[in-house]
Amino acid sequence: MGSLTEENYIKSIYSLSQATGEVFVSELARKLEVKLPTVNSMIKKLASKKMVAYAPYQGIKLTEKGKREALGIIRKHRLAELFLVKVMGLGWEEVHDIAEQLEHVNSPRFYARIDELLNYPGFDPHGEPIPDSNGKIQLQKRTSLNDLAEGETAIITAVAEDEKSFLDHLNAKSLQIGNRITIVKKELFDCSITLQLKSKKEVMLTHQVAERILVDKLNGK
Amino acid sequence: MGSLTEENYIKSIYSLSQATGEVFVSELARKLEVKLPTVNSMIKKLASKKMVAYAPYQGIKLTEKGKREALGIIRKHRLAELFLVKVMGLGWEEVHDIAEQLEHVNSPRFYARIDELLNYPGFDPHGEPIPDSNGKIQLQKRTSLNDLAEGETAIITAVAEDEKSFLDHLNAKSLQIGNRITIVKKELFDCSITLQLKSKKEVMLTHQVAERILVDKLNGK
DNA sequence: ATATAATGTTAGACTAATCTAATATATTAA
DNA sequence: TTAATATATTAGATTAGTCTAACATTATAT
Ligand SMILES: [Mn+2]
Ligand SMILES: [Mn+2]
Ligand SMILES: [Mn+2]
Ligand SMILES: [Mn+2]
Repeated sequence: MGSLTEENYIKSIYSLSQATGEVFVSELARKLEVKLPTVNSMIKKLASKKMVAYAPYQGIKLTEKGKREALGIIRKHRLAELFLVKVMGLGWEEVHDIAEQLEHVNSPRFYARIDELLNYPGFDPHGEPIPDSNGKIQLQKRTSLNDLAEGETAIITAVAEDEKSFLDHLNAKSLQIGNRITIVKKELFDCSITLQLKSKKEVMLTHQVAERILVDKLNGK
Repeated sequence: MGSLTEENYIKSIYSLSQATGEVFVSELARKLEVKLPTVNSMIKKLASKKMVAYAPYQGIKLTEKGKREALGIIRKHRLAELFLVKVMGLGWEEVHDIAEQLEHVNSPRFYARIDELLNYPGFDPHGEPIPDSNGKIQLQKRTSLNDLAEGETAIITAVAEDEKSFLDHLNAKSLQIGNRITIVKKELFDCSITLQLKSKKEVMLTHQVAERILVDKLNGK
């Protein structure tokens, strides 16, 4: 286990690499809100610790060791979030910032107990998979709400964004993980989408919001 | 709120000052396991932040501001310990080290929720008082088990030591907070003490152990 | 009252994590 | 293919927190 700072770098490299496999110094600097030379020197350190593979002007890649470390931190983050919601009764919109701190707590006992109390959960309150103690994660299809056609029905399975303002927005629209929704209308002009909830209530979402809502199609399959 | 390091200094100054009011640089260095000059420079910083009052070669004294800060950290530590025992089902001997980390979590919401779930508790699993959100602590008499005479009966109300090895020892002797005990014998030679538990079982304790067990006399009053 | 011991301070160095300014490399666009 | 742009690296400085070695002050014990 490295320092808190090292852990945050590793975690960010992991999440940025999920799409592309490789991460650039500038991306990481943007994400961590530090300057390029700061990232440059930290990457050298992480490379010397064999957490990342790096050659100047090439991208950054986590080693197996680095990947294991990343998954361990992500596991703690997501277990913490679910615990905060399920056991402590906090809202899904307020747990991310607390989990950012709890993910650095070093206590196998603490996390084993959380895992046990939650009955070895597979997904966090935002629908993200929780790596098991070996770092294994359950794969899931991630279809965006925008990829549904008018008339299609689906279940909301995850959100691709942790930020409080985004989740507050979903709360205001009564959208939650597990909800069944049907596409009523897709606007050509601004790409906004209107849904119908199980309660028959209709809600309108911008493209930007719909994009971050992930669903499992029901009728299409 | 200062850094994690500053918080640990403030907390240690507070606990060392409980007896005497004033704390010496060397005491603090011993407690924090750092060298004298390290403490010296940190004290200067804390003085510049008005957390402590300090003049060279005099003792260190927390200011009101410093005291408030200390009580806030101690509150979080003790709430965390009780939460870990009562809600998460961990043993009183294993929670201190986790609380050392959780006490630095910055989230009023997290701690307000713990407080609420525990129904605004006054004491932690080791019998230490939990400061309320204004820093107010319930006073308690702290009579050592060694101060009882043969034949006297008392309730164990607290332990003056958080360390796992000590609490493991008490677990092995079936001693817990709330237990009613009676002094059966006090040895003159080695100052050891023999108690009888409610179960009629007798247990022998060394002076060193008995000293750290705090009780509330029943018959004497 | 002075020597000795205990305690505290200063000076200077080191590591981790950050920054700015200057420079280098790679990509893209004329 | 050269110029412009984007991206990355190096050099050198800064702050927090720590250290060792040398020196200073206070307390204690002849
Ligand atoms: Mn999160
Ligand atoms: Mn999440
Ligand atoms: Mn404790
Ligand atoms: Mn305690």
